[in-house]
Amino acid sequence: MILRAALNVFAEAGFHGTTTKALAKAAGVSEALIFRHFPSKDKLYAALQEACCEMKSSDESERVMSLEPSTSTLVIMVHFVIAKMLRSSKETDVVEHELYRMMLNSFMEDGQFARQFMQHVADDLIAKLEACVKAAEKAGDLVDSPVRPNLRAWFVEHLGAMLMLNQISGKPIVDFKQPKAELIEQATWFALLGMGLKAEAIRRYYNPKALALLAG
Amino acid sequence: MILRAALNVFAEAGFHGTTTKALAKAAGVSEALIFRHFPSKDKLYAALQEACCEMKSSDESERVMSLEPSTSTLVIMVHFVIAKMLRSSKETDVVEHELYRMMLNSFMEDGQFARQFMQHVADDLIAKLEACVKAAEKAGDLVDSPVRPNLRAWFVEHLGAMLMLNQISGKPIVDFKQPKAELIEQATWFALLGMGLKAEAIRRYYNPKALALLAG
DNA sequence: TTCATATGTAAGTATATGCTTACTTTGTGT
DNA sequence: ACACAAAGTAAGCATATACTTACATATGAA
Repeated sequence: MILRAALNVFAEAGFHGTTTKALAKAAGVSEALIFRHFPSKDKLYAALQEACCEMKSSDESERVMSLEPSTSTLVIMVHFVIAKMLRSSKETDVVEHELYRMMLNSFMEDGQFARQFMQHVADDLIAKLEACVKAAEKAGDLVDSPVRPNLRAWFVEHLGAMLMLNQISGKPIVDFKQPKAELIEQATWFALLGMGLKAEAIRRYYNPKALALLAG
Repeated sequence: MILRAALNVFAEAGFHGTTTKALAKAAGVSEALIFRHFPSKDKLYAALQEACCEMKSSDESERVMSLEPSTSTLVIMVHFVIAKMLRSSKETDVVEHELYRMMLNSFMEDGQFARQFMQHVADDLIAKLEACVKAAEKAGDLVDSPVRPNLRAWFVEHLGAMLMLNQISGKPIVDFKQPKAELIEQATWFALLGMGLKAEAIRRYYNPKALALLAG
């Protein structure tokens, strides 16, 4: 499919860095065919972005999202979000990696695509995290913090996103000099503390090794 | 100066989105003159990146960086970092805004420029934040957390960076539905908690309104 | 003055790029 | 078998783009 190949090229080189010739070559077709399917390069790009918004989330995500809101779920989800972002690379999941690059491209443009895409994240992940924060609060696992629950969720997502961006170019921008598994664990700790979870509760609920196996 | 004008254009449109004609127009000179000063568009871009790396930090930064490491300094610095990133926009400080866009562009390329630039951040800001974490630890203001001090510092920087990226396109990607001052306050709370600062210590040391006045 | 050099430009050139045209091949219903 | 639309391409077109050339003007030292 032309769109699939276009994702490759646009994600790698951005809109202006991509030639219609490159698109044709990547798709294994002639340039003319591309213009038979799409009226222009711009429209193809727009169609690609739209297609990206339709994409389904993984089974793993679905499983995590189906858990009941609770302190334990909060811990699992935060670990999951961070691990997903930090493990993302061209090798682990090409499409996801390309999606992230499309997002980054959108940041440099008008942000429209990123905004639309993040709407899904807000509706699913953030809403769920927010519910978990409230559940944890009821369970008495949180310290007193003035930060709104949905902002706590966004801040975790933001941290994960930046950790991902840090390595999106292939070679990390900042080298944390830490094995990836430990980085995930430390970032998760930071995020959970930031959300207001008591250290004692984190120690009680957070078992990174078990979660790593579960996600395997 | 040609480089100053080039920063404008490259930051806005990226390398491939920028034509030599646009560079000439922005600098108010002929295209030919640009090629008299720089052998090629690539070299001009490289020269620009190098010039960006030489740029001095603001007075405000210097003042904050000169404080003694302590819990109080930690609080001030974290607020300062977040506020600086969140307040950054084309209106508040054009050059800084353009620098951020150059960084973001680098993320999409090989990351070389971003890596070099972040080296400064690591040597100054992160080192100082790390020292503050250790001072706060000695003062008994931290809860027990397994996260390495320099990672705590980087995570704060990352959160701030992502909050900035969220609005780099002009219109925010995620709308937090919160006045900017409150957002800064809430993000600072999150960051300080994430670093392991006790809620009680934050309440003791953190006075966002005073800090906002101080920063002007 | 005069020569040399720095600073600048108008008008190109060769190539790349987005897109079109005119044509061929392939599959499908009757 | 035949008509006919869908799927595909080679070759080309107009323009944009990175870069050059050949020339003009200002500045300053001898």
